[in-house]
Amino acid sequence: MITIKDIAKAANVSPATVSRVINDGPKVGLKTREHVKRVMKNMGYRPNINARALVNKKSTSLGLVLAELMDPFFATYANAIETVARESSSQLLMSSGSSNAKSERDAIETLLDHRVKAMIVHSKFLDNETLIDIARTVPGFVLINRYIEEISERCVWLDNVLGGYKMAEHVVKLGHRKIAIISSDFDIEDPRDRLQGIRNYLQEHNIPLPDSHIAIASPNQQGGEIAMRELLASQTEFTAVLAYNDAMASGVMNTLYDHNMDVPNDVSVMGFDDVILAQYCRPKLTTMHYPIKLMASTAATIALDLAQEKTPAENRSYKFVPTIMARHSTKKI
Amino acid sequence: MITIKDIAKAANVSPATVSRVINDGPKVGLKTREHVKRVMKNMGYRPNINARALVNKKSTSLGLVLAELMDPFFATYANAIETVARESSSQLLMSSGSSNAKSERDAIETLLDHRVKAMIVHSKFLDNETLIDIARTVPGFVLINRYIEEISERCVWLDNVLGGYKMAEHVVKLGHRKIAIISSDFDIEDPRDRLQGIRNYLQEHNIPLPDSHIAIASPNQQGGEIAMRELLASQTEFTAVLAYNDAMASGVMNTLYDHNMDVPNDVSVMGFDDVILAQYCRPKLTTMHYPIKLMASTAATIALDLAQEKTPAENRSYKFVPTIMARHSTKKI
DNA sequence: CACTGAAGGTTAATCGATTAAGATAAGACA
DNA sequence: TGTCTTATCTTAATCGATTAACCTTCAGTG
Repeated sequence: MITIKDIAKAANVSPATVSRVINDGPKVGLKTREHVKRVMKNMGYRPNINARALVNKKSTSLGLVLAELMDPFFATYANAIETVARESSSQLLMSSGSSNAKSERDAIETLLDHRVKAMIVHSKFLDNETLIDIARTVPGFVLINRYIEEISERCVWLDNVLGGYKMAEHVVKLGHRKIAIISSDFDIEDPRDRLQGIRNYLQEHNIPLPDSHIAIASPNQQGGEIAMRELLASQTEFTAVLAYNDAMASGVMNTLYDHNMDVPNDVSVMGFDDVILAQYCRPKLTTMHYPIKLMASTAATIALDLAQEKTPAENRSYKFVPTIMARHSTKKI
Repeated sequence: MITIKDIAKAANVSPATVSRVINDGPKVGLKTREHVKRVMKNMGYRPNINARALVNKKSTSLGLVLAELMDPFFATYANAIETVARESSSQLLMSSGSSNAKSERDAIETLLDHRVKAMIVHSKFLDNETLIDIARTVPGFVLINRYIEEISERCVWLDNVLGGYKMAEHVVKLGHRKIAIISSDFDIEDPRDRLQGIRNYLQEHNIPLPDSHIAIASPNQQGGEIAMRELLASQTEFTAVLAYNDAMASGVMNTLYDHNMDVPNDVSVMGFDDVILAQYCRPKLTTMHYPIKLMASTAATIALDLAQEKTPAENRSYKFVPTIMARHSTKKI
């Protein structure tokens, strides 16, 4: 491997000068600069990233902690963040598969070990204090899908309450009054928030939502099937089903078909997230569009900015709102 | 940050000794070893990865180059590889989004800059020579989804010809004789190989496959819809459709429904890959199971082994074969 | 008792960059 | 002409680990 000294020797200057040329530093004359550049190109010089990171106490890579890469939802995140990273020529250091507080912590610590210059974290298990602590020591620390007031300027999150509200609004405006809910048994805030939003809207419009109309299961297709079967078994009456996410909605539709009910003619079904699956369903799923890409690139950009010590916009918060993506699984009653 | 010198001072030994304790090196007595370990734990020491990588000329991370993270196919890869990486406590350095020879090359070079200890690459654009060259300089270099004879012991690949063969066999054994093919317009070997496999089987059994029965489009759902519409428009007769992948198969089914044809009663449809989508389709898709997870962890393991200079099993090749995943989109005629 | 050799440590060089501090030369100005 | 700037470079210290080479002990041996 060719080092900065080799270049220095070949160009008849000192290593310091070469370093300054590389980093567009001062104290180098135009001729020398050009000359050194030429030599570097000729010899195919590539700086040793580790040596650099050592003296700068900071690597050039961007850390990412996600729950589950196989989930298309997170894959979209990773993809968008990778794009921003590449544009700013930083590499992505990834840690997926965090499924509890310990593994989340480990993932973050490893990234700290690597002295990543910025870090985007999806954390559902660590408590606020821990995260606030980390934020204090890592300038480029950003949270996605979570809001913590004390570090609001580092949070990129979705208004799930509003999402639930809009879902309810959509089906109610289509004339539905008997509404069933399929929620997630995952113990995080999202399902609670969405449900709260739904409740808010229905209450405002005096539409009842008895507990018997709410079924809970794991947030995947199978969960959707199971939950729907429960509702049918208890002879619950409904003309619209609001599912926690698209996968569950897809399961709901399967079960409805199996019971000879047509979507959307007999029952309207709504999902949430608008992952690619929503377009692959039949009928194509009406769902809440989750602006994942936008949020991801926002997060990456903020993280990179913060890392450069650009003081964060005071008290700014990066709240995003979901929008209705009307397709073919909902219909006027 | 706490360094090895701090530990040395606190433990009343030299940095060299501390280093030996960290790396389980020789020349340290049991008492000293335990003592130093205790001090390290107490002070919460974490080694500086960059300093390490600098002197060892090798980082502890594992590089991964993929085409497209949003594709569930690749997401599965990334996920499985990340799992193996974590088990061997190496971090994943990712580069996705390579869509041509230059970006592939760039991605690889960046990983080289980071001195990754091993590297798993999905490359469809770089030519054999380039890849062989890289393999020569990087011990832990492994290719997935590609076979190059000269470096066969670093290739983890799927027998696509056999895959096509088995697809044809499956529908023919179900009684189908009029078979249509939906292939991909992507200029890589996979579609050619699969088609060749299909041809081989049909020829062996004297079943004709006129060109008019082959439609080509982009390898996604929309492509499947378009290709299927073409076949229908030209009044091609068929009772079974073999699609290049699951996404195309899903598109095929959509178009068939739109034309009031039932799957599998009127037409049998087969996909390839067995991505999660295949289970979300309705009817659930009969497809060729691509052992992605297995292949990914194999690749990661080999890469890590090779990186440790374990001499590769001579002439060993890591060929995998796809298997039939019979679900509900195919039926006896 | 002097000598050998292993066991257990230490010292100091090294990896490849960055950068503060010092050196030199060229031009400006009185 | 002598002095002061300024611009341009060089020297050498530094980041935090690893490791070859060297230095002590001390038990064992003839």
